[in-house]
Amino acid sequence: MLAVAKAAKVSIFTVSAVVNGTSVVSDQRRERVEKAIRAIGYKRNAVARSLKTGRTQTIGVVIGDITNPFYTDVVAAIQQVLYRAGYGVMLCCNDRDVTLQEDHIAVLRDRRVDGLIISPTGEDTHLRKALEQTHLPVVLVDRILTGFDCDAVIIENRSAVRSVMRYLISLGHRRIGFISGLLGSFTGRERLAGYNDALKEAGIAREQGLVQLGNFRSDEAYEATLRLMTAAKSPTAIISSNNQMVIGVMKALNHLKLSCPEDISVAGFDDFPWADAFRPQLTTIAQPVRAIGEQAAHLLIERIDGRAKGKGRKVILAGELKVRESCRRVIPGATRKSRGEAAQ
Amino acid sequence: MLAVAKAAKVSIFTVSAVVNGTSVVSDQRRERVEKAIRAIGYKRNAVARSLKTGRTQTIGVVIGDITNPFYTDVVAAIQQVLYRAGYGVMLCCNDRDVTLQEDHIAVLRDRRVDGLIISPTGEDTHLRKALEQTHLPVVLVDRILTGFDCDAVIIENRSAVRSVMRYLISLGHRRIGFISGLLGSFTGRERLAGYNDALKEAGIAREQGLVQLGNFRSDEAYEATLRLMTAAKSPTAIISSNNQMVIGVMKALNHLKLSCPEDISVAGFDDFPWADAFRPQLTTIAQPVRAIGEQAAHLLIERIDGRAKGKGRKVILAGELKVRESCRRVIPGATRKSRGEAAQ
DNA sequence: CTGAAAGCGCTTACAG
DNA sequence: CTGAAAGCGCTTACAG
Repeated sequence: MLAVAKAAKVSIFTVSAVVNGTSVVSDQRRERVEKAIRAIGYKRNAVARSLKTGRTQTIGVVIGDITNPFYTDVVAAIQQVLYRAGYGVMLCCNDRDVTLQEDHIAVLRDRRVDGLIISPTGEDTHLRKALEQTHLPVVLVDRILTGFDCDAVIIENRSAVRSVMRYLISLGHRRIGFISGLLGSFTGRERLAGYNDALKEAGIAREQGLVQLGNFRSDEAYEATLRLMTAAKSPTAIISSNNQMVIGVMKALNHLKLSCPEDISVAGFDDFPWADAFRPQLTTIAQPVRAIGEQAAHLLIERIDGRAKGKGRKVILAGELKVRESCRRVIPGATRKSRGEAAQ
Repeated sequence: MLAVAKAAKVSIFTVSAVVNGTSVVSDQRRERVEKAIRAIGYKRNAVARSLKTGRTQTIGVVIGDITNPFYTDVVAAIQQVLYRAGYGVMLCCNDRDVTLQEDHIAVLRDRRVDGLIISPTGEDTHLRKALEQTHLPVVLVDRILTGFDCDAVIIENRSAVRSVMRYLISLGHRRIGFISGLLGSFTGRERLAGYNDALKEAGIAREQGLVQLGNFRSDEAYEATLRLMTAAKSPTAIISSNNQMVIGVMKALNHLKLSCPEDISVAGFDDFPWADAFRPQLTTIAQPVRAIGEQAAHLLIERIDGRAKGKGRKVILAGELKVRESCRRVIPGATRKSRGEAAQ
């Protein structure tokens, strides 16, 4: 800027005025400045600007796993809105590692991002402290944090699972296996609660063995499915608590030479582009991923702009059951079509 | 920092020294400083630091589509390496829009990122200029740029496609449909070239109608497959030039009530987690996504550190054919199993 | 081991 | 419409 000012024989103020359009500049001076800018190849320095203005025009986005279509769909929507509003995105993935998550929050805070959108991992207490220390506007995605008041956009996990459950029950299923997510997580607990709700509602007794602990990843779901399907009394249907675990379920089924939906019905949580291209076309609960991302971005921008003040706002969105072909009708009371396992 | 210095009754230099460990500080003063830091809740300001040092410790990563598992797998690997080396990542997605891509490059340059990793979209000339103007170390992923010397990591697209082609030909296929990517792109052209290479090598005549122009997206591939399979002489196998187009292929096949591999063989490019969980388990060319990302990150870091100087280094990785179950053996010369379409 | 001071490249009242 | 100058929060020779 100084160099430009000298070359154009104007003050540094004038250069700033033409670069940013913050002040009226006479045509001749403007032209001199523009020529100097081209000649020198001057490019504004956003770092210096940030130091002065106290704003970086960047938002920190913290997610569990960039490899999971749920997150990437949400992030895509977030970025679109944010970019249009003049923000950049620093993306941090923590692989559901709590320590890494806190690292990232600290780094983002040091870098003076203008706000945080986070889909949190792990226990509330720790995270709450980390978030409080940033003194940054934050919007939570996918879950809320007890004792921490801020904007959030979540979905109705409980009723979503209830709706798949009702669907399966309406197809005659009574023994429904459930592969949970991490029960330390909000979504993990809520989804399991929805399962239990539906059982109660239908007057079906809970059965220990039918609920298998998963970790939202494919490998555990694989093992869980094996356990489920080799047990003495196996289920006629399985619900997976997220998209990645469905992979494990299907692989385990392949391994056992069980086919879906003939031998076993499967329903998932989260939709993804491949879900209705291959077989079986997966019946699943689609989360409104675009809306989640857009809302999160809007909430944050309004906070930063000061258009929104006071108490945290909660946006609660609904999942949508996509009935495809991975669940079949079954005669209530019948056990799974035998495959020579009757001896068990 | 000033506040801390005053509270601890030391100079600002001393505070800097204990925060960064850049200089030895006597124990008592160190303790005074640390106490003051806690009391005040001081957090270092990375923006100010960057202005002074001229380094932001952030890398710009520019990709086409965050929704595509190929990119996300690569980005995941990039981030892991970069994070360990103390860098953050500003991720920019352009949806294969050239203008947006240039916008992003400009923004990243203004923000003074220390380097750029980009998987480029569009024509060379424009992009080359945009990149040159940044005066930043850049590493290209997925393609090279004529006339622009820099580090790059690419894969052998041509021989990769040749290997699927050989495989299909060995299964007896002679009429092989090819759904290309954008021919304006390096990978699009190379993959098509591999197809033609293999045809020539096997002494099979090229046939216009068997090559369909795609755009790397699912929708075009859907249409292309429809055209391919409703033509008078339809192929016995289809190759898709990337992962997303396979979705379109499978959907079109579903629509036509054609099943794979019984009625038609399908092979893809890019592997993804769902490819071997659902049916048909997809035969595809897996790109070494982790290696691509890791190498790209390493190349860039070495450049920034000054450990690497001079001419751009090219890392060329090989794709790997994953034979699964979506291609079947066929009697050479036979046309596709008729489905009452003989009248055509 | 420690401090005073310059300077990174901007923005922005203040004064003209 | 224009400029001189302070200051954002750091780092880092330089001097002691």
